[in-house]
Amino acid sequence: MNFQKRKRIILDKLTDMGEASVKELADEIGISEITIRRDLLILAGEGLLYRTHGGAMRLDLVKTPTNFTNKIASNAEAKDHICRLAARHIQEGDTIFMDCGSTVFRLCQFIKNKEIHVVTNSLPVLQELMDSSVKINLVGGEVDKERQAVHGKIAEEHIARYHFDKAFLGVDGISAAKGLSAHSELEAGITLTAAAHAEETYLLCDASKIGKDKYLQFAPATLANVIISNKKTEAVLDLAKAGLTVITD
Amino acid sequence: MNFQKRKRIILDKLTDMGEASVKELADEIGISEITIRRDLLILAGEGLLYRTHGGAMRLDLVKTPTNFTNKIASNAEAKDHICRLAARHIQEGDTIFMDCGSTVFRLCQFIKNKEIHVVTNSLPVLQELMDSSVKINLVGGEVDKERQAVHGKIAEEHIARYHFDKAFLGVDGISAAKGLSAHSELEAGITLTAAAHAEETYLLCDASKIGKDKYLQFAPATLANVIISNKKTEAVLDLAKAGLTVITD
DNA sequence: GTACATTTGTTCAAAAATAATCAATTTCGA
DNA sequence: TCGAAATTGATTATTTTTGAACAAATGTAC
Repeated sequence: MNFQKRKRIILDKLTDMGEASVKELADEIGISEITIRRDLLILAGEGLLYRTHGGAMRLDLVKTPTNFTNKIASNAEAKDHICRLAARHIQEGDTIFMDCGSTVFRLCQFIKNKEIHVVTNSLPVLQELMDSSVKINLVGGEVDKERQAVHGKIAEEHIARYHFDKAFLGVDGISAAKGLSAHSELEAGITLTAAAHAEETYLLCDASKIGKDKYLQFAPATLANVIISNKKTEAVLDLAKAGLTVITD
Repeated sequence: MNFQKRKRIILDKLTDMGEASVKELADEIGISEITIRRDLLILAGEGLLYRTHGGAMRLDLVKTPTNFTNKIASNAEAKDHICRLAARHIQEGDTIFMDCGSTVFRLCQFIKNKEIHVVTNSLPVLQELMDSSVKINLVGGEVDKERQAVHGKIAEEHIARYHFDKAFLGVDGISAAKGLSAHSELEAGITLTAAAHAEETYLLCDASKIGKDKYLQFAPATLANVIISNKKTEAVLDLAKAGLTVITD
C-alpha cells in the first residue's frame, strides 16, 4: 500500500463523510496511525484537507460562514490600506458621498472622528457611523435587503439634489479600454449619479479588480478623477495613461 | 468532537436563534461548559460572535443599540396591545407609513409576515423589518442620531411623493381641546406630511398620553381618522366626541 | 445600598494526540 | 547482489485538549 493509494482512500472518505479520524483511517487502510498522520500532514500542506486534532476535515466544512453581516471581508488588509490613503484626502468640513461597496465601507473606521458630512445609500455605513462625530444624510428610496443599500430612481433623484466635495465609490471592475463595470444596474445608476454631482470622484479599488471587465459596462474610466489602489500593476499604469490620478501609497 | 465541529454547531445555532447560552450549547454538544466558554472566547476573538454573560450573541444583534428594541420599554404590554389591534387593520397589499415613535416600532413584530409595503423614517423599524417579507422604502434626509430617525425638509418632500393607504403615527400628547402635540418640531413635520398623504391616519397612543398637551401643538386632533389606545378613559371619550374613531379592543 | 446566585478566570491534573528520534523494512538502481 | 534512499513502525517526550476545583467578578433580587 503506497502513499498514492492511501491518498485516494483518504480523500474519498473525506468527500463522503466530511471528516475522518486518524484511528478510523488507520484501521480501514490497515496501516499504523503514525503513517496516517504523516499522510495527513502532507495532504494538509497541499491544501487538500484541513487537519484537526485526531483527524481531518473537508475544507468546505471548516470555512467560516459568510452570512454574518460583519463578514470577515476578503482582502481586508488591501482594502484597509486603500482606505487609509483615501482618508488623507478628506478635510474637515467636507461633504462626501460614500456608496455601498465593501471597500468603501472600510473607510468608515478612518473618518469616525472627523467633522464632516457624509451622504450615503449604504446601511452598513450608516450603522457604522451612527456613533461618530460625522453628520449623516441618508439617501431615500427602495431598500435592497440583499445589498443592504438604498437604490432605485427615487434614490438617484435624491442624490442629484446634493453637491459633494468628494465622492468615494467602489466598482466591480475597471479597465482603461472598457471603463467601469458592475454586477448590478442599480449600483451603476447610483455610481453615475453620485459622480455627476461630485467635485472630485475617487474610486477605491483593490488591484484584483483593475483590468477586469464585468458584465455591465456603464461609464468610461474617466468618470473618476482619482483611483486609489494597493498595487502598481500594469493595468493600473494603463489607467494613469488614460488621464486618471493613481495613488497606491 | 473537535473544535472545528463545535465551531460549526455554535455558529449555526447563533445564525438560527440569534443567541445561545453556555449551558444550552454544552448540553446540545455534549461537552463541559468550560470547554464551551473557551470556544466562545476564541470565536469572539475571531470576531464571529459577541460574548455575553452566560452565553453569546450574533454580532448584528449587538451592533444595534436601538434604544427601544429591548423589551424593557416602558408600557410594553399596553403598546403591544395597541399594536396588535392596529395590525388587524392592515391588509395584504397595503402601502403603509410608519413613523419613528416607540409605540409604532412595536408594530413591526405583528406585520413581519405580511405582504405589504412599508415606508418609514425610523431606523429601528428598518432594522426590525430587514428580515421579513415586507418591502421597505426608506425616507431620505438628515439622520437624527439621537432619535434614530430621518428628519428635515428633504425627508418631508420625499414623503410627499408617496401615497399611503394608511399612516401609523405616534404623538407625544393629544387632547380634544388642543389637538396633537410633540416634543420636537422635526417629528411634528413628519407627522403632518405623512397624514396629508395618507388615505387613513391611525394614531397609536397609550392612555398616558391622552389628555396631555406637550410644548408644541401642531395640529387639530382631527388630523387623524382613528385613534388606537389601551383604555377607555374620560379623555379618550372626549376624542370620540370630537369625531375620531376610537379603538381600544 | 447589601446579600445572594451565577458566571467567569485561573490553576492544576489527566487524557489524548502529536512530534521526534531511532530502528526495521522495503524499494530501487548499479 | 549490494548498498543507499525512502518508507514504515515503535518508543518516548512534548503539546494540546479537556475537565475539575476554587477564588474573583459580575449580575440580580431585595
